[in-house]
Amino acid sequence: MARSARTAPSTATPSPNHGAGETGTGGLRERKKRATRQALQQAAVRLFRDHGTGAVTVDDICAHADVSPRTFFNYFTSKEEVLVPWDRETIDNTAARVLGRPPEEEPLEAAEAVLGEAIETAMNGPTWRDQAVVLRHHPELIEKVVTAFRALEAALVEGFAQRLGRASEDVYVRLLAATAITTLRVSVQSWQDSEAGESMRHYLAENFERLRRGLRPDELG
Amino acid sequence: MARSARTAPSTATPSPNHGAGETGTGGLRERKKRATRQALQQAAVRLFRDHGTGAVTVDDICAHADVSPRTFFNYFTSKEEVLVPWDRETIDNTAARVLGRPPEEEPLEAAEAVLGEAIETAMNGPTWRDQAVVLRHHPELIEKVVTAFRALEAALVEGFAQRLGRASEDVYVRLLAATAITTLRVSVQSWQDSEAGESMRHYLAENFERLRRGLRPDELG
DNA sequence: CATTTTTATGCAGAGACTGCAAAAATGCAT
DNA sequence: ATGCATTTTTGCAGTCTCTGCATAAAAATG
Repeated sequence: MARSARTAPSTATPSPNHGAGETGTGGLRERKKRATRQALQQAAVRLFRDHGTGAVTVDDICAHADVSPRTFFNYFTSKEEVLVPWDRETIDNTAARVLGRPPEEEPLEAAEAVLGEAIETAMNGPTWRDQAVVLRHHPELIEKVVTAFRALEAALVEGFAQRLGRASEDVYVRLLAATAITTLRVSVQSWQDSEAGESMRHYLAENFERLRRGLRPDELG
Repeated sequence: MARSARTAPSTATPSPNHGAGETGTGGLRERKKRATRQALQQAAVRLFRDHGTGAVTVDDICAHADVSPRTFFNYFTSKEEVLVPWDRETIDNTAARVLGRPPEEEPLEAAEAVLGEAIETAMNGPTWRDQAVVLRHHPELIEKVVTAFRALEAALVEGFAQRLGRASEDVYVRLLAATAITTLRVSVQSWQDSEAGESMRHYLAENFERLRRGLRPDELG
């Protein structure tokens, strides 16, 4: 008798690939949930890519995924959420990963490492390529996706607050987490615009280095 | 025969206070537009503050502002946009202000100065106090407002690209602008949480100083 | 196979937002 | 003042997102 919704799946985001690609884990139920979620995501991303985003309705997505329109909202809280490249699992792990970094690491280095892992996990997802295309063709959508970044930011705050022995409301902790997430966003954006000439990690490393140097100009490219 | 909307006001955001508080500038039309906009904003912010945001409909707002519901969307593109503390005028000026800063200033200093001006202008607006209350009681709304920050960010990118003689797509320029905006957001948030114990500029200065120091811990409070 | 728990679905409805065209208000020149 | 042009307001119809609720379908369990 949990106080949560009676209708929604108990775990809207089954872990598709936490440690490795454990595709066939869990019972039938879990497998079907993963399948449904992925079907919705793939249908949505493909439709977005082909027809633009405004032109695609939730009903369209569900039709292509062979799922009831009502069910869509059991998996995603909004139409655009299908574009979020990570799930609750990843986010929940983030705080722990921050704690797990070597103690001698500077905060920015730890942040870079953790976010680097997160984004690489996302890039290994089955829909990343199309997602990237969609976001490149429809930059307005980045706004919507950024909301999801906020959840990651909160996780970072949690992790660094503990790691540094400070409160979650600590200004430095907040600034650190927010800046790190912003750096991730800028890196992803630049990487996308550059037609994948350099690796994602390259941009990430370069930008974190800029942060370490106090954002002074002309130090790097 | 401009190709723009036939229905919307030509200038949805008349400049309420560009240089000084020029309340009575322009013809009757301009004055009425300002009045309508402000009426909507005040009604909305007050209702949000008293009843929460989800409980207030656009129709409610319009009823209190004595304006047709349809008209609301001539002034704001979404229900939450009434909470944005600056108008198009401010944003358009931003790029120019970046160019206007003394040439010897470091980028971060210029950014701090420009954003400091922007936020102070916003704080002088008639609805700032209530807006702050609303955002404190309903942190979810910060998400929606952040979208507006993105417009400021774009303006910063423009300004710094020119100031530094780089392209708008330059990675450093992007990172600089994005980080500056993020710092503004964190500063505002911390300032709000602290029940106005310190001045806004204090938080802003402190956080920009942290950036200059490469976000190393323990350097400041 | 009966029971319990979880998920999928259908239905109705609230509410945000848009396009369109008529009406009202304002600006302007005579 | 009066007539004409421009801009803003409004009403209306309609689309679409998203939610609550009740029920059917599915699957885990014993």
